[in-house]
Amino acid sequence: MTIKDIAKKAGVSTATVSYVINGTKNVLPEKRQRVLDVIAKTGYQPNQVAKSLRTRKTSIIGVLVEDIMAFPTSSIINGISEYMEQTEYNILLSDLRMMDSLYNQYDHIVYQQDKINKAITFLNFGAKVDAIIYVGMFDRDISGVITSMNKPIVVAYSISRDDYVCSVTYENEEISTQLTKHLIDAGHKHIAVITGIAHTPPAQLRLKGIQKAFKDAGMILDNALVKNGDWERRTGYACMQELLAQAPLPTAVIAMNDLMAVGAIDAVREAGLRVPEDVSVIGFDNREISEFVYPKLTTAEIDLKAIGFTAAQVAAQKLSEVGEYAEKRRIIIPCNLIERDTVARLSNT
Amino acid sequence: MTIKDIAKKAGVSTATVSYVINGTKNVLPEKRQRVLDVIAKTGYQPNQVAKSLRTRKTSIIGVLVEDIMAFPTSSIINGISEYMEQTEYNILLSDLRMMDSLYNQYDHIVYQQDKINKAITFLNFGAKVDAIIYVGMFDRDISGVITSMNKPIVVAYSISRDDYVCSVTYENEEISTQLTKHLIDAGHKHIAVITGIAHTPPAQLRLKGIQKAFKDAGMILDNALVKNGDWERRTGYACMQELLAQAPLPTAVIAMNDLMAVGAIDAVREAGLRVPEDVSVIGFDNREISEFVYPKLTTAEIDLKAIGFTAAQVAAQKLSEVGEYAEKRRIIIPCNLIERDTVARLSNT
DNA sequence: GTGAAAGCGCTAACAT
DNA sequence: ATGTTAGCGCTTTCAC
Repeated sequence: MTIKDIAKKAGVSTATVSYVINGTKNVLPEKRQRVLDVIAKTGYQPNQVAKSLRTRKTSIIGVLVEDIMAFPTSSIINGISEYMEQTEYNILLSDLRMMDSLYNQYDHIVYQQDKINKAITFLNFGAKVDAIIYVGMFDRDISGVITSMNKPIVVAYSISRDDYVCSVTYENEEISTQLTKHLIDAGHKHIAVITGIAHTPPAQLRLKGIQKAFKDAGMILDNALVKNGDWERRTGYACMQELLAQAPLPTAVIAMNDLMAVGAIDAVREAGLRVPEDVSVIGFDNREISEFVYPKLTTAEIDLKAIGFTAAQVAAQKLSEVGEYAEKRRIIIPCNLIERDTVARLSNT
Repeated sequence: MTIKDIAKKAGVSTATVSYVINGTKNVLPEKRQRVLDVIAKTGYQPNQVAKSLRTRKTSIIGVLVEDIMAFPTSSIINGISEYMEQTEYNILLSDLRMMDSLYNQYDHIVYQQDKINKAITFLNFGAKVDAIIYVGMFDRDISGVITSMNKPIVVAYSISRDDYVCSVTYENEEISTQLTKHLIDAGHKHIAVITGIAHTPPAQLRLKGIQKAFKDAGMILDNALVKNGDWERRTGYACMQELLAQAPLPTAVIAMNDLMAVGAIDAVREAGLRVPEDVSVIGFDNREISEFVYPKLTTAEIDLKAIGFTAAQVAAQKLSEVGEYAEKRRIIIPCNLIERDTVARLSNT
């Protein structure tokens, strides 16, 4: 079933069929209807590959993910796909499967450069995708990782300073201030912090945000109360143990992610204390676990779906060259405080 | 950069270039090398869309997922994508986004029929994918849901009895027997069961497997000890409360999934009892939560990655018409018992 | 062993 | 307003 068949059945030329399908030219209503009827009756679907060859546009977006098993990836794809549903784009999914080799080496992405180059070259020149969305697995700087391209490329969940890419990330600093303020407002004075790997951007930004809240409240963050973790549950546990061994005991602890927060809760429980009655805990990420854990974790939600949706929107707008994001180089999605059950209000303030 | 440019630079015809790229005909070693050199130097990538139009094969597999946010989906895609990496296939991802409308209506898939038809028709006739992998979000029977096709179609994580599709699912019955036997071997005599929605295939199969273990051990499953849940955490909690209110108290409970198992643990804890000392608990699915919960949940792992990998393999073999799966209609991946910390060995046996 | 050329299904310039 | 037709980049038949 090709456009030729439709043309014959409708008694018109292939050009006319093409015109009615694409709305590219005016066609007499009567002919138009005849074509439409034949299409409906036959269930004809234009061959996209022929169309792509001719128009040099495939209507497909290459989605290159660092690892589909990484926690942010599926939600981001979900957002991309929701946007795609409203448009005519499709997703060609390519998975770099970086998890094994990158595990806990948050800045050694360079070792994968070859694989990335190959994937991008294929998407670009082989598959001829119209644009590429690169989905990072950590919030980090990947400048230089993506080679220059003649097509829109947007990176989601990581940032790149290369001038040919647009980054869609989330906001770290303000939300950290807000998290801290939430604790301060609840009457907490001795607030500890369990950081992620200290030199990484999110750890630095979040710390900055936390410090701002202290400053705003005329308080000062005691260095003895900040412990360096590595984003993993185990170090949340270890840091909390250290904290528990010191005086004065913090009444609240901000872990820079949910995993470490859960580890911290484990340590509190093991010490015979209770969350939140004895120690309040706040996490970050709003991972699935944060709602499953007991008590349910108060945390910051990263709106991953919005990151994906926006990234897709940006790609589409760069393609059409219209829209609020068409010229943007950097978009930052705000986070939300999710209040659950791990923060206690201190009565004796 | 097209095949013409390469031909010109190498001083041969486009046919020859095509022959060396695809290995379709013998080419004089000297010419062959010349072509290869030019390709390497220019970084030429054949235009897949032109190739597809000509050969009527796109080398892309349409992966149609019911919902990428559903718990099995990303792991299954991970498996598919791992297989794809070894071959020359690519993934066109299409998300039906069924979660909202299907939530907890485990057998109302029919309402989505229109969307499914559209997606399949597009993949088939529009995008011209070589094969389709349909990834279900629940383990259920979707016979009739997928329209007849002239291309290989394999469904992963659901089963279809339609003779033009191949299903790749996991094993429910034997593993349930094994889970139960694990408890019996540990000395448990009063074993309760919290089922999923009773009329669903996995609930029935798992119950059958559980009963077999009882029979094998010369024991009998007390009907008063089987409570019907609905797969959600909340009913695991409710069922456990009922169980806790009866005599004799079960020493162990098998929940038909991890979510309900976690709910059951909540109820046990709330009743002032301990897991596993007072009540042992076993789940099913090996979801992320099962390792995060305290104590870590003993459960059955569904090898989702293997399901995806196998589904991709099946699709590829149907395409090439060779391989062990080329003629198969049904493939069942075994599950594994994951021993963690929620089963106690009873000393007084 | 190699090349000329037809043709995959579509779009769009051009002619009418 | 509509039809004719060239051509997108590739593969492959057919002739040499």
